[in-house]
Amino acid sequence: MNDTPDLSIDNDDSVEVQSDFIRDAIKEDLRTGRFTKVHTRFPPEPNAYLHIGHAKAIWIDYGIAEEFGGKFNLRFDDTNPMREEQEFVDSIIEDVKWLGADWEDRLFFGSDYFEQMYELAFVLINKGKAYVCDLSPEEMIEMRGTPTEPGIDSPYRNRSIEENIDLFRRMKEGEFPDGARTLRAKIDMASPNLLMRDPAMYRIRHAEHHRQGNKWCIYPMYDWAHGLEDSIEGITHSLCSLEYENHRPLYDWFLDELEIYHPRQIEFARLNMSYTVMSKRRFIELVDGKHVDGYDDPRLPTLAGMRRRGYTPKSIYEFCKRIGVAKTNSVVDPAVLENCIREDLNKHAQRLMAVMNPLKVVITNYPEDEYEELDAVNNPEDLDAGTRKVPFGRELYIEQDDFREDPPPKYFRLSPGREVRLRYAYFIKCEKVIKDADGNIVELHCTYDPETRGGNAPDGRKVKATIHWVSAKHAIEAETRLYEHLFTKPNPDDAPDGEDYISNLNPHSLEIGSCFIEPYAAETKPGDKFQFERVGYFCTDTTSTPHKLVFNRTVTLRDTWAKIEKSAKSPNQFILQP
RNA sequence: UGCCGGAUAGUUCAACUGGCGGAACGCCUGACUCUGGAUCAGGAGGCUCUAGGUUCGAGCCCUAGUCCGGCAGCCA
Repeated sequence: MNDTPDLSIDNDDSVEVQSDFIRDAIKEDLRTGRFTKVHTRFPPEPNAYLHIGHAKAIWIDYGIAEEFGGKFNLRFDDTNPMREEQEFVDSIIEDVKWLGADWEDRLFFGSDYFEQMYELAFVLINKGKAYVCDLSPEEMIEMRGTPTEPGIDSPYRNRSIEENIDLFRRMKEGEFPDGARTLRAKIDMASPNLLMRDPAMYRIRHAEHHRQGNKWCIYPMYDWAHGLEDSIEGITHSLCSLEYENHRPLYDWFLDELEIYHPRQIEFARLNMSYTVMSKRRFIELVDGKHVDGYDDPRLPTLAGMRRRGYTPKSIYEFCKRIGVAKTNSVVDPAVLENCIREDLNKHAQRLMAVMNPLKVVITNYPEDEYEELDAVNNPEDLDAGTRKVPFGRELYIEQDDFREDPPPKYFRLSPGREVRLRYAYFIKCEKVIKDADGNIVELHCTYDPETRGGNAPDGRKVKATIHWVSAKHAIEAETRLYEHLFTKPNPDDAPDGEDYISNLNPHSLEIGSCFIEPYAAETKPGDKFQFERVGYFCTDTTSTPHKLVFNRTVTLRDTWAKIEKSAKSPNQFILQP
């Protein structure tokens, strides 16, 4: 889109309607009158932490409701007492709220509808469309058949309506042990869709529910519960991921047989990203195996981890917008995500100077024990952010990478005899390289030009590079945590025989180090976001204290020089024939 | 070997429903710059999975294939 006016800062106010196959379908539904409004829901099961894949779903659900002037519900699909916990309810609420999806006063729990679901089950029983089955789980599996062979009718399939009513009541009353009986829908044991072969609607579980306590001992299955939840809440479009495609006929069957309000289910592809994993099971394995530091480890694609890493809700929404919505199974390059966060932080992050790998510089013609304060711009993308004072003195630290004794071609930074600018300070020229007994460079002797204070030369001479620095006396030492991809391969499952994805863990996914940072950083609080100039974007970690500052690297800056240097080293030369 | 989906640039998506295949990210060039950042300008990159068919005209419709994904929990 090249005609976007550059003047509009952030046009967050105008809710621009995106375009994809789901929105197209909704427009069509509105046009034909199948629905007269839009009402969506995000229905997580409270059994895990949310990850970036859920953010995609949330953006689709919430974004669509917002764009069409409709409503959005947050609903916990808590129909299985064995797997669900309050801890996850809390973390999910926190994450959805953080993302900015607003459910207003519509926070619901599927389990709150258990009574209605129970009553509705009798409608089906009375129609002869549901029956109590005494088959064991093993027998039921056996009689279900296979994709190529039809199943066999349960011997309990033709129980009388009266007996079914009686038995189902007694199931609820707790007369039978776990697994003894189920309530099943009577559909078609020969259906090519396995899900239609008399699926279970209720199972017996004498278990305590995180919300309902011991009130129930029968619990509804997903297929029975979900459509009812949608119907009860007046959902118009029940959006879910592709693996539920085969469930749609069943979703529709229940609602049709019940003759109640009937939302439309539409499925989309879930998000996959390269160089990471995206499942609850693997998060558990990585945490339990101490490969990461917890569910909010900044290397994990959990929303808690991304928040700690320094990602903003806005950048995540932008990411979701860019990857779009389709039915194709796809794998997104994390570079897209990185680009989104760079774009957001570039506009809003406070700039600071921090030196990661210090090399001492002595300004030999600068007076000893004398200091001064220079003005530095807080954010060149946002002049309203103002300026700050940065202390300068005779002894400084610069980045080791910013000096080369023997500079390669196109290297513009400091080298013997060459002049560069210290950002917001002075031009300096390297006069002498000091080495230790082993020949390692330990210190640089430079001279500065007092006329260039602030960074400009009155005589108009130019330098080809500007480097960052800190005053050795004033700098604060802080811990840095530099992150890379969690895995070394785009597809972590691409492992040698006998190995699994764990073998593809990147040993350098976390490098703990330290830096010298200008004193302005002293007051930082967890969650603060900065650009360390010429280095990358950093976020103050949750564990950071004034006594020990800790910064997570959210993402590096783009590094064109690294590319130049890399391509110069690569032997990939072509000789063209004349 | 049954059923349901899917296949368009390196990647993720578009293509006003049958009318000259575009964008973003990535990549390459250049301009500008007190961040080798940002910004701006330009460029390379496609037998639209294959083979037939319908049509004046097919990425789109039809037929037959190929490849990929999902489905045989009393999980969601």
